[in-house]
Order: sequence, then structure tokens, then C-alpha cells
Amino acid sequence: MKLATFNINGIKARIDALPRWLEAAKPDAVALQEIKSVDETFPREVFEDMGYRVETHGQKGFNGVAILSRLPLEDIIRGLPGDDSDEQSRWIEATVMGNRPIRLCGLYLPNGNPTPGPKYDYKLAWMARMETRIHDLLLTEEPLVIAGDYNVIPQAEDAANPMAWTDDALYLPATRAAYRRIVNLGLTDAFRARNQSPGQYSFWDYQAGAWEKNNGIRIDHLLLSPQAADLLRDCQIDKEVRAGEKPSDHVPVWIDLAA
DNA sequence: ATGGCTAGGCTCCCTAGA
Repeated sequence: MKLATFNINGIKARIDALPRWLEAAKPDAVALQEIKSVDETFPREVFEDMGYRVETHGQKGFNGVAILSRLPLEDIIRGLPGDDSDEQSRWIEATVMGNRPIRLCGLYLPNGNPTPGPKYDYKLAWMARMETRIHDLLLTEEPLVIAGDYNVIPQAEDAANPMAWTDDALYLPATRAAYRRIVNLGLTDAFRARNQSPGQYSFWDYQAGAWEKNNGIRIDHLLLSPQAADLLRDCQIDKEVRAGEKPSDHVPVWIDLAA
């Protein structure tokens, strides 16, 4: 089973690039972030015609997540549990019904800049809530894949120029500590389980020729429960997508599971 | 980067992103 995460930075802007990548990569299911669309206007027919089921959790203008799947989806949850007052659409869960069911969480973790301030407070509170949710999901001891735009640079080797990020919400010590608390629940970073090389990125800014200079950061991750990690066959970053026509500033990251 | 680009709102400039 091939599962992917892709921050598309606007479904309307990516209405050609996303189907082009789906056609080439043929993932069984993909977690999308920053659809920047309400559910009612998401162009679901484009993807249904390609054989994908479409489950969205959108909002107007910003944020918004979705799951596309060629396999049946069950037990869909929209919104990160634990705070009914949170109106931002950043979390969706579903069980992908392949030969072995996989619980898939798609997330768009808050950016948190500028720091310090209310946006950074929201980021850290959201991460604590996410930790609680994952703790609960791990109790099921079923294969669990937590895929998305984490807005976290885990280590210095995950940035071309880590010194440029020292005061940034993506790399502050408190951010990385909160991320480690989640990983330390017993999760595996799928990419690092297969590739320990520096210079492996999933995001390049649109500005200042970041792509041409390979001035990137690795912030799109797939974290695996022990039962999912046991099934891991491969994990790759589809870097070449960034050089395509009208690209997102993020590229897809995918795993292949023996499931 | 003291943000050089992109996307969306409902605009002719603003917010937001990372």
C-alpha cells in the first residue's frame, strides 16, 4: 500500500499539478494539506473520475486538509480532538481499508510565526493536543500512519541553512522538544528509517531562488506506529515535482507498506 | 532576509505562509 502526504498550497492553483502527480505516482491514498477551500467548492469530481474517494475538512481561504483514497475509507474524523473551540481545519483521520486496514491521520500543523506570540502559543498547544490524540490511537495497537506538514525541522541536517532558522517557530528548541515528545511515544520517522543523508528536503520557498539553490527544509513527515513501521518497505520524497509547471512550494513524500 | 514569491479574499491592497 502506497500512502503519501502533499501540501498542495491551494487546490484551485494545483488543479493540473495534483492530477499529474497522482497519475504518475499512483498512491493508494494521499493526505492533502492547505486545500484553501471549503468542502462545498472542492473539485471532487476531478479526483472521483480518477478513481479516488474524496474526504475533505476545509475552511474558507486558508488551511484545510483532505484524504483522497482509491481504497474504501471508514471511521472518518474531522478536526483534532480535545478542543471544541478550535475553528481551524488542520486534522483528518480515516481507516484505509486495504488487505490490512491502516489508520491514516492527515495533519497541517500550525506554522507558529511570529515568535513569541499568540500564534506560537497556539502551535505548542496544538502539538500537546496532538500528542494526547496519538497516545490514545496507539492504545489500539493497530498500524497507524501520521502524515502531513508538521512545520517542524527536526534536526540541523534537515535544513540547508539551519542558522537561518534559529529563531523561527519551525526550529526553536521548544518546537523540536514538542515534536520529540510525540516521536518518543514510540513512532518512527519513515524517511529517516530509510535515508540518513543530509540535504533531503520537502519544501523550498518560492522566493529568492530557493529551489535553484537547493535552499530547502524537510518539514513534511510520515510518522509510523510500531505496527506500521514493521510493514515499511520504502519512503521517498518526490523532489522532481518542485521543478514541474506551477508547482506547490512543498513536494509529496510517500511510503510503501507491505499491507 | 530588513521576505526578493504565491495564493486567496472580493481587492485594485491586504493577510498569510515558512
